[in-house]
Amino acid sequence: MNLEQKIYKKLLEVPKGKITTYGELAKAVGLKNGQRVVGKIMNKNPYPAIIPCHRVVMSTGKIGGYAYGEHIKTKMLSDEGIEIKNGKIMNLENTVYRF
DNA sequence: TTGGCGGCACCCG
DNA sequence: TCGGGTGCCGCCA
Repeated sequence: MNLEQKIYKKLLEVPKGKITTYGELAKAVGLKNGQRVVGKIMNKNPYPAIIPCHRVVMSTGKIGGYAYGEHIKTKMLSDEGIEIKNGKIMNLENTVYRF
């Protein structure tokens, strides 16, 4: 199974209303410092319709980037009940999903 | 607080 | 086949 497949599968474990970080997701698939790899994979996302790549944020709580625009990502997250202010997740520790 | 560079899989030439 | 560039980050100075 490809690394990207693993990443997508892991990401699908994140339930609606929860999020994860690039670093955590990277470690979840066996990468120590694979944050950028995850970002790249997300950007190349071949299944944007079924992969909730908007549920992945930076470890600092900032939204991070998004292939279709950061504001779209922000909106989708807020639609799932995640509180965002000034482009940052409010209760990150309470919202992040642990694998 | 802000900036810069490190680290890694994948794509392209 | 091989080398270098790229990318939705993260940590340290």
